[in-house]
Amino acid sequence: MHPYEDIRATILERINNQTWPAGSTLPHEEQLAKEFDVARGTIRRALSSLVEAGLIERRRKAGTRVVDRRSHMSTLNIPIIRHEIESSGAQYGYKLLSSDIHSPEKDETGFFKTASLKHVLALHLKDGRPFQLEDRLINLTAIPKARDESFKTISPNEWLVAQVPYSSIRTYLRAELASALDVTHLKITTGRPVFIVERQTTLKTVPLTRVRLSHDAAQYQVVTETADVT
Amino acid sequence: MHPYEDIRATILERINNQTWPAGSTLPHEEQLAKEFDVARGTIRRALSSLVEAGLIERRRKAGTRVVDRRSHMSTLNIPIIRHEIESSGAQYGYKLLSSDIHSPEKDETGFFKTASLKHVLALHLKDGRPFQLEDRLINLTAIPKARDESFKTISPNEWLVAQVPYSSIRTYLRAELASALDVTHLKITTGRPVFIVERQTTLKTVPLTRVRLSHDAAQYQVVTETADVT
DNA sequence: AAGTGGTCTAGACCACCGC
DNA sequence: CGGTGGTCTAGACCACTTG
Repeated sequence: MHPYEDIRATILERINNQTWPAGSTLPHEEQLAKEFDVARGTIRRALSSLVEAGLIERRRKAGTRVVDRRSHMSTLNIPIIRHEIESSGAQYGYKLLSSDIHSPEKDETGFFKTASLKHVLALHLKDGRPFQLEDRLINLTAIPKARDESFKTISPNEWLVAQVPYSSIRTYLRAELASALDVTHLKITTGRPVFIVERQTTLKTVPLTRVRLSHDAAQYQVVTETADVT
Repeated sequence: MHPYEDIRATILERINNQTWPAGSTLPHEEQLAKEFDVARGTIRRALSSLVEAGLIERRRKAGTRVVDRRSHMSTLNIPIIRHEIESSGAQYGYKLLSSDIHSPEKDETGFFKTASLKHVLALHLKDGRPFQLEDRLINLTAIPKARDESFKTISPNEWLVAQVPYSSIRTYLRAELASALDVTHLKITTGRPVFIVERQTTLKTVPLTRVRLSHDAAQYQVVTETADVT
């Protein structure tokens, strides 16, 4: 239908059938424009789409090369837990466990260099049963509003997403044995695995918040899909 | 420097400082073009960038709206394990454990509907120690070449990535207790957690391969970062 | 130095979809 | 129906980076 989609499909086909094998160089934009009889901008549109998909790389003067596919890129989406639970048709519940103000020494990972921190522990429930334990530190220097928020009715996660702009988030995903806190609050037995999502949120080099979200491994997994390039 | 970057930054600023709060509608492209005194195409470039970043949504006639940020999107990149190990400066090792041809009944998840399958079990080592256990099923109907490949010197993972084009990959990340196979081959003790990466690879609705990659949780985690929108 | 991709313009027409 | 974003053109100039 749209020229650039056909062109992208054709180029993809040539990559897949080894007409342009991994590592090889594609013709210039102008050559492609002539071949497909379209404007250069239309070729750029198609190639940009393939760059996003991670299939080709482009550098000035060097040209356009087919990437040697060595890894699988996909888009990871970790929603606010309330939305995830509600969209599954289950009932969401929330309980604040504790909330205190600490000095920086509480931050063992060195993410916060110097700041007064708020430490919040909260539980998210699915159909009345514990589902996610949220263990969070908030930089009060950067987010002073958080000092006066009790988090009794809204979770820190949701409050922060609504209130605070961020510029980058680093996420760690890992497996652990349930900690004492996990066992107590997630109501699982000692020796069970938990799935951990840890996030560090930053606004232009200023650390805003760090959170450890733990889940019973039997009830939680993360799913992600590559964009279907066709 | 480049107009579209400045424009994107300005718009981002207005979103962050609530000039255009979540849910509100931005001016049309032509209005913005007039305000910033650039061509409409330049405005489109800036807005497209924000769409990719997940900050705004656009629909014909409805206009451009600020997204109510309810989740964090990031790009997940799971490399071939050999490259990951080698780039960390460690030495990579590989060992084939078993390779057989099975009937479909081996596929308990129903990913492969009907096909003759090759089942391969292999171990990836880091500095001589077990690091990743690869448990893979390959659709021989779709990838007949795999029937004659012994996988004695190259891992199925790497062979497939080099040989087979795919169109989509679904990835599951989860925590489990080590299975008997995990305990035996990863040389961990019973009752330890493992981190599982499971992938289902498809070419235009045809299932190609499914793999379960297990790792000692103490040695493996996944890291991902959002694109830094500034 | 020169060739390549990157940005921008000023226009045209189209397609979707909300009113 | 009409207003919005989506696509496309034919040009121009620029900036990077490799040989």
